[in-house]
Amino acid sequence: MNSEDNVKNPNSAPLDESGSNDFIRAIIKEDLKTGKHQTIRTRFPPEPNGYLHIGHAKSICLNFGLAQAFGGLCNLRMDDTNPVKEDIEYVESIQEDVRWLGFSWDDRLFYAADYFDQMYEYAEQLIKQGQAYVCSLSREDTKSTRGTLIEGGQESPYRNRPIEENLDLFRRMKAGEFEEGTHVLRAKIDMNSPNINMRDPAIYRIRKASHHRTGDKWCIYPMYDYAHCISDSIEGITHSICTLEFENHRPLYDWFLDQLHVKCHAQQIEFARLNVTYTVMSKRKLLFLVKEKHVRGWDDPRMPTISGMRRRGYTPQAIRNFCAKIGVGKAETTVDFSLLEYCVREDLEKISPRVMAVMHPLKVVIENYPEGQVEELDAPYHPDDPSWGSRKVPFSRVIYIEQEDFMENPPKKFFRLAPGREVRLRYGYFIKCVSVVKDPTTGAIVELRCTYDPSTKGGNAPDNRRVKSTLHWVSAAHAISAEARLYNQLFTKESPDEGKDFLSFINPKSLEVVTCYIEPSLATCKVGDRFQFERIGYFYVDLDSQPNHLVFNRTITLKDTWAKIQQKEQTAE
RNA sequence: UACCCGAUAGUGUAAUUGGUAACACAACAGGUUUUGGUCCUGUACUUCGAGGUUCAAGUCCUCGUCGGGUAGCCA
Repeated sequence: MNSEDNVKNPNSAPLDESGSNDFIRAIIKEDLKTGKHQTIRTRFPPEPNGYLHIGHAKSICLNFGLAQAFGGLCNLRMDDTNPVKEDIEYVESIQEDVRWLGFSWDDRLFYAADYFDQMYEYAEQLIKQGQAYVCSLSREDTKSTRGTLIEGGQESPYRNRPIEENLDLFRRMKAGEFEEGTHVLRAKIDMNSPNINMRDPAIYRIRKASHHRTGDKWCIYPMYDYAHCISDSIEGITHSICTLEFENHRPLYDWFLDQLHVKCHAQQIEFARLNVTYTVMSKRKLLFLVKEKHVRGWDDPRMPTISGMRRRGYTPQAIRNFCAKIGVGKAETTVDFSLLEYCVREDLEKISPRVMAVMHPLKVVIENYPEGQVEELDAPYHPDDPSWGSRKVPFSRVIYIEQEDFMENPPKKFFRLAPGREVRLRYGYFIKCVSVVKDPTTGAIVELRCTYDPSTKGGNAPDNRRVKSTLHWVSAAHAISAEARLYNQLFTKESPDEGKDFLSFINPKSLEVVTCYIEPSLATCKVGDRFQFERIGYFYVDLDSQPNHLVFNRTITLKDTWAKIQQKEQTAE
């Protein structure tokens, strides 16, 4: 749309300012431009039969984002037409997750179940129009007469039942006179259609199950294809956005609404669902991981669920940025997990105060530091922004550093501490390693003996001599011990969905629990706080934390150039 | 073997709708740095194939190739 159009039509909906220009936005822009719609209405319609995951986040950001961008509205709708699979637990978690992601449906929380009366009326209308009939074939016979992908089906012997008989039977289905599986209401379309969805699909089936919302009012429940288009129509949806597997269902979506002569008939638009490397996305597989206790629950930080990512410490902003970056298309694709990681780091980098903690402690005794002496060193919360303020960090004779920051026989590219080498302690002093203490039986390094240079307090040498690295540390006498949960990929294979047994690709090292030492300033931190532990990663205070037992989830590591160098050297050998 | 859909750097997505193929991530190289972080600079790598229309094709047409979806009384 050019500026001239804006001048001509100053009251048109605001233009999309998200910067993206995918095929769905193109359709909407065109619809607004041609006047097909004055405003748009979308909806996010999950079935409450599981927890939302990152793939749903894509759909949420799309539907709510579109509404925002074009000045329309987006509804939240529970697509709850199958009581045997659905549960109130999921209804609640879905709302929590959408809200947390940063989207608001105001008073527009809807349930397909709330439209059951209208749907029933419409069904009688179809029967009266001669476009639906009660079929009394068994499940098996229905299947065997449907035909195959390459051959048409056969018409049901019940297909030409008189309208009055259909009406009577359907009403008695509703009244609960028949057992499950004995009858079904079918649309009368075309048993020879090349599109199997059009071969007299079921509209209503008998389910003597109580529904989380309508209780025992109904014993017949509408099928998805029938319920979804009607729900959209009732809510005034203009663009009904769904995933690719519903493409073949679109003719049926349109057929129902055409036969029912409804006023509102949305355009169904399909987009490719999200896949991400090193994870699985199907609700069935996620449910399996939970049920078989491969993870601790739906909100286990290793899960790609929204609740899992939340608990891990991902931010809503990071997930929204990710969804904006991956775009929308019709090609089935798999996004690199590293893009998600990038978005998480990008946001966390901006909002996390820096503090110090040691995951795998190595004791260091500073021989020339006076016994009993303690200094409070000033340490800023952000290296480049003084407005974040600072805190005091105690320094004393015995400290802990990270085990991997010392090597007895360092390779050329190792810049950290080694025998005879001098390094800087962050915001502290320069120290030099003078000897290594080993366990006499195992030979393991248990302690380092170092000396410090008192003139380097704060981290600078008066003679301007340089060190090759800066280490994080905590004072042994002042550190608080805490639990750290170090997460890695749940799967070792880039595409765990490939092949039959995705469980065989579960990463046995997806969680490492350690007792770490954190600086004393962290004593007062609260559940939900975020920090960058310098040189390690971003951490999130888990809800398992107790006053005397803090638990930190490692949200994500910092980018680790050294690890990359090591890997390269190893593979080169 | 029926119908539907898709294919642009390694990955994902753009290209004023027929007019110089680009952005982000990843990779690689360098610079800055009291985080091997951040930040900055640079390098390498792209239109599935064959025809056709056109002054001009990633874009339009034809035929292929490859990939995905579809035979629930699931959604």
